[in-house]
Amino acid sequence: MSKAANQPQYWLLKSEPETYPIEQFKKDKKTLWTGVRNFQARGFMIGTPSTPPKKAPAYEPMRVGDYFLFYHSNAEPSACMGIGRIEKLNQVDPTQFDKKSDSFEPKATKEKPVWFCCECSFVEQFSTAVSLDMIRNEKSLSKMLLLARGSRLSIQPVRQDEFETIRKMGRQK
DNA sequence: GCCAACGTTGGC
DNA sequence: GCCAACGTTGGC
Repeated sequence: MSKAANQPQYWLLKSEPETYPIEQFKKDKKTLWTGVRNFQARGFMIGTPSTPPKKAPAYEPMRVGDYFLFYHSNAEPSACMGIGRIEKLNQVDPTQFDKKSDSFEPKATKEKPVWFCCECSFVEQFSTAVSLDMIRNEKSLSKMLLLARGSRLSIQPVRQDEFETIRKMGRQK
């Protein structure tokens, strides 16, 4: 609880390359991280802990200035592709109003949106994609949530040392 | 508030 | 495409 409020925290955000690849993120420079439909992940992006329907572990929400690993899931291979930065919290996710979107939410109204997201900016793309295998083979990363069995959360907190280790691996040629 | 049924995620 | 693990829903 003594953590300095201005010190960035670190995250891992999953995106499927078929839906939103890092190349697109690089082009866009900024994007809304839309389509997340999980209460714990929503809580992270709203920026204040919200109460999930079931008991969930205590967590620190995102803050502006936090950094994240951009992870390609369902990819060949699945891998950390680069880094982004959290720019805005608690943004209304527009895809919930789009009937044609997979993320459409019939219960949502403009007055009472259900889903929120964050705005992120592109920071860098790694010269080397840091694959799941590489992560598994690095002992100091063995505690990562990503490696926990059945870990499906699409937004996960990452320790600073884990973030820095993966960044170093990604910058290697 | 329990829990079975159902839907989704994501590695393989 | 399979399927284990997990999250959400809804009946009671």
